[in-house]
Amino acid sequence: MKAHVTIKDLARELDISPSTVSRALKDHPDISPETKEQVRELADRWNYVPNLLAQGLRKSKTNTIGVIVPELVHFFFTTVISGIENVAYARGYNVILCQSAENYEREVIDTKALWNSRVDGMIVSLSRDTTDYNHFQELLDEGLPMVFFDRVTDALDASQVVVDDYEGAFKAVELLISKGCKKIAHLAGPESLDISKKRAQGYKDALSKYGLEVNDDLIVTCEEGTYEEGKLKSQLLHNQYPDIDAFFGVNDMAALGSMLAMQEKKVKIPDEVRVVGFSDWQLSGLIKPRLTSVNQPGFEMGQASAEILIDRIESKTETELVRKVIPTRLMERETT
Amino acid sequence: MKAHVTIKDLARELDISPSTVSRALKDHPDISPETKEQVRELADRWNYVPNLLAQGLRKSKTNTIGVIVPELVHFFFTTVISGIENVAYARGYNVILCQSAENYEREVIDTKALWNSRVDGMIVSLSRDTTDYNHFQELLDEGLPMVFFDRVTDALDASQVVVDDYEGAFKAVELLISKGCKKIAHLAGPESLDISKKRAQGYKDALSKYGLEVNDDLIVTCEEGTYEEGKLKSQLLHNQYPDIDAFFGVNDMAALGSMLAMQEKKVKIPDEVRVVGFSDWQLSGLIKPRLTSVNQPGFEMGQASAEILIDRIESKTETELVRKVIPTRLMERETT
DNA sequence: ATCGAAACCGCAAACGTTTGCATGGTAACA
DNA sequence: TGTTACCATGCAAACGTTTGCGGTTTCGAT
Repeated sequence: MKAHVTIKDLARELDISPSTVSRALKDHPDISPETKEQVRELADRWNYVPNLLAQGLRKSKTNTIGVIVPELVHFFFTTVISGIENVAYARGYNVILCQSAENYEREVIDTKALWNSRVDGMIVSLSRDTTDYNHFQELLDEGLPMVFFDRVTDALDASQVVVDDYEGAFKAVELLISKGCKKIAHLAGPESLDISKKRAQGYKDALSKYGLEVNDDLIVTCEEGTYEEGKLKSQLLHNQYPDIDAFFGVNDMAALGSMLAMQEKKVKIPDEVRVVGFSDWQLSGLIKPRLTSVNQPGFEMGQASAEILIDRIESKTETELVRKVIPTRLMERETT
Repeated sequence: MKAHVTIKDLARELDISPSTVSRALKDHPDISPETKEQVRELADRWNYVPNLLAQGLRKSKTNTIGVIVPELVHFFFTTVISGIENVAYARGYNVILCQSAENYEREVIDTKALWNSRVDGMIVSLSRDTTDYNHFQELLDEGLPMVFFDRVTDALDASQVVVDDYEGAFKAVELLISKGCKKIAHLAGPESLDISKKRAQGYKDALSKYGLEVNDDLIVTCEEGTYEEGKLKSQLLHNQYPDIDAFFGVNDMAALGSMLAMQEKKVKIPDEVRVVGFSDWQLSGLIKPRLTSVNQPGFEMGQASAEILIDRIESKTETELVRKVIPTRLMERETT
């Protein structure tokens, strides 16, 4: 690692022109094998690495992809990011990361900042507050490749990487029913998110399939996604319907809230009340009793998102969108 | 958000030269107030934003800082990153992020990749495996500004942002002693890390101060940092010395391992054995009983690191190093 | 009327790469 | 020997900015 070597340096040393060096390095047919060999040898020895700024300026391409996630502190998102980085670095791209903090205005700002940084494409998971998608639509109109994952919307014509939220929820509730639960409550997510709706639908359909009544009173929305909120809502619900025998949370935080609420009320888990979460965050396996949850393979989702995005960036031809659904796995643990 | 506007576009529209536009935008004294006003108005209306690639190429500055952390999945590191982004974006810098995965080779690769991306500076927390610092030394020799946080080393002449590990550990053990604990075990961190040594020293000195014997048998090293490892080591320790009445973990994962081990042995926490961790990860407040831990203010550490780094980047003059120590706070919860 | 000096502004080169086009050379052909 | 063809290479412009230097006005002072 020494000061950066340029094409000009190589050219001067070999007494040829920079153009020839450039072409030699990219194996252009115009260049003789001998020259190519010389150039390659010296480039190697001198540790030449192309200046991305210059390259980007010339080709108006930055080899950088922008990522916007709601928050980094969630296990799920960090694993997705690892997945993204995994393929991005392998394919020669840098990643620049933004957190919207579940905030619409921040999301708009981040979007603009990435656009102004001339990223070649973006991978996004929507903030909870977002109901207007114009900031993304404008970029799509400009032809910027974009991939949405997990928190997606059908309002935008962009590629998506998701898990089958409906099926995951369905299976989770099915498990509860198979354990004999009859009165299953659902701590739902904010209605602005598609995933909330799909998980709620899976919950309802599972109940219907097994002849259980769908009672809207048993579905409460958790706006903020904290465990305190889940706890509070669970308490209220359980006060009103003491015969509830299971909680299905839209995510693990909500489910954790239910657990805490029941523990405070001295209700035994899983004997009296069973609990299932969604996402399988790291903490699921650590808390007592260990939480049953629907696993979302974040790393794979990140990999898939990056693959799709970079494919799209690099092939000007096929503009068709991809919608990739990654399977979930129900992780059965002690709360069921 | 429309296609990018350049200085040339503005110049053409106003029928002046690009140089004038450039100078007007940076309030150069050579330009008349009227011209400046016109330029600014149009730039504003047309939503001009400078092309960072061109700017970077010209000034050989990328306005990007590189960050290397061991792993993203830890609450502590994600909050540090939020802190870094907070000030970086405010001061006009992008952040590019790498995970060393606690792996020396990966760390070297990441370091080179960042260097090749021409970052203006780096913020680093060392991987657990790293004992050779040459890859960093070379960059320091090239004059690249660097700041290390948390996982630092005195072998490098670079700025540091740390918490007072020694004092944090000391206070934690002091708390245990004040609760009447006499036989306190320590799950230590890998010896390659300075923080491990400092925390262990704080532990020892606290014992000494209160007249308790320092027994090296009660100190075991946890290399991997998983809770399984902490659990195993705690079990072995407790088998050998059943009269242990407290565990002090080098981090929360180790402490959690102790808790799980004790729970399996039906040893009551905090009645028979007390536990204290270090870092105050998110999970500390969620598990049962809630874990007492030494809080490390990650966000502030991130902010401080970024401030120091950017100050250093922007002032060519003062090359002196900074060493910032952020205070810890002992979060007393149910395990004590 | 002339001069000098501000006050404003443009030219052109530079940062490191890429690429269309032109150029030199050489070998093969008539 | 002259023409053609091709191979290997170089020239120069371009991407968008910045900046040293020099050029043109304008204006007040002599």
